[in-house]
Amino acid sequence: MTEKDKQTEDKIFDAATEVFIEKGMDGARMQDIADRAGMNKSLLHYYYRSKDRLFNAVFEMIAMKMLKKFAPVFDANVLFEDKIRFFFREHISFLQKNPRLPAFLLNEINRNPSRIKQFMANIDIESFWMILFTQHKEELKKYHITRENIPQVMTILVAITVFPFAARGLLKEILAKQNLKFDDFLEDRKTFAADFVISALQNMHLSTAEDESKTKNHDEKKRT
Amino acid sequence: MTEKDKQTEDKIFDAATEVFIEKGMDGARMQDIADRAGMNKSLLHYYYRSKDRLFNAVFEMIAMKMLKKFAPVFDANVLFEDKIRFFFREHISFLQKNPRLPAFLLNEINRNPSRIKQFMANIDIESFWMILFTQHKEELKKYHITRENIPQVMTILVAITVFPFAARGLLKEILAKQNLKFDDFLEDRKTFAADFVISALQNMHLSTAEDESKTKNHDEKKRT
DNA sequence: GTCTATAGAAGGATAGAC
DNA sequence: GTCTATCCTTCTATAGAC
Repeated sequence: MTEKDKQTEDKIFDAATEVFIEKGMDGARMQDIADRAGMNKSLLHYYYRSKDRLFNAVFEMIAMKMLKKFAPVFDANVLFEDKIRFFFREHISFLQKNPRLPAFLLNEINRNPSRIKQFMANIDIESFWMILFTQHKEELKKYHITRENIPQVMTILVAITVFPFAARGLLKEILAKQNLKFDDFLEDRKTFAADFVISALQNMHLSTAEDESKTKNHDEKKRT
Repeated sequence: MTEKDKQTEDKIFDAATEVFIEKGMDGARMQDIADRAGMNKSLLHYYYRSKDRLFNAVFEMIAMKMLKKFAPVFDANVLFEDKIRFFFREHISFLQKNPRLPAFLLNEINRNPSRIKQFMANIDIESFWMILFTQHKEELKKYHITRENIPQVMTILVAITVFPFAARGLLKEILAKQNLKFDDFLEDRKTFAADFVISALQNMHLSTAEDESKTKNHDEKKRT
């Protein structure tokens, strides 16, 4: 009965997803997964052969889920600035529903870099840049976004949304000391982050130009 | 011989630090640590009683090391803007020398939040804000930094420096596809990040005011 | 203080009955 | 396809000799 097969296999997969996210590959126990799925340990091996294969299945699903959440942001035919607002709103909302994904992924990637290597092999970053540059040629010029600094900019965008989740335990603690709630912080962040980034991009030329003349006792500029 | 004691204990501690950072608490093996320290496994227990205690010693040292790197940034008596530049330069330089610390700390904090709770118990965030607000009263007003948004701003600063290291494995892979080197990326980031943040802070009022009038088809504003 | 030897428990994996 | 029983390895931890 393929029907029943699928049911059991899915139950295992779901339970494994929960346990792996919670404890990581090294911390997770096959027994924990079996318990959570409400079945015998040996069934996990029957369906997935080994802990490693089961983990890989879970990891790949989660990595794909995250990746897919990034893509549609840059599909819609709207102003670049609106895309930025859209990105922060949608991505933080997604992570609010899946708060442990960032920490899980980052940890497992660092623990075993080869996993991400084979995953990234299928992903075409270059064409992503190309689409962006053709769709928003004029706007990107206005914002001083170039082929050279786009990794810096993109890494800032992702860092701003992902880091609070990766550092969730720590940040919660710090906020609590100020009588602030993590969830309120995130709600604020959806608009604050967008305003912050747009402001930076719109005025970076001002900042650096202004800086040159304004700071006299400022000898930290790059000496070439 | 207390001299010899200290020597052995330190050797264990150093080896444990390396192994724990590399493999994490769950992935690390006492045998690995003993091997790296060049001694017998039972000596680890003689000096540290258990794996858990050994890990706690290492964790606390590393957490303290990170924390201490944040503090002096806000000590010097210079312009707030220069502090931001100083922060990015110094902090990224520190992490270049210790690239695995962020991932290690973030992972272990999420894996066992109680650890950071007891660590944070001794840290006085409130007085840190107070010092900042008295030292830079006028500047903070100019930059529109308030008691309300300072967690947002600080989290952006830290995210920008820490995230690339937490996501090192992934970022290296992405950069490699563009024929870019992680280390060059970091060198650029020291100044780029500072320019970016200063630009954002200087002009956030512009961005949001401008935004109101400029975007007509922009119905995503917070509806209250 | 350092080593050898080993206890004791836990975990991944498989064989075999149903 | 699912369960019980068990193998085999690995790991933390300790006992005891030197």
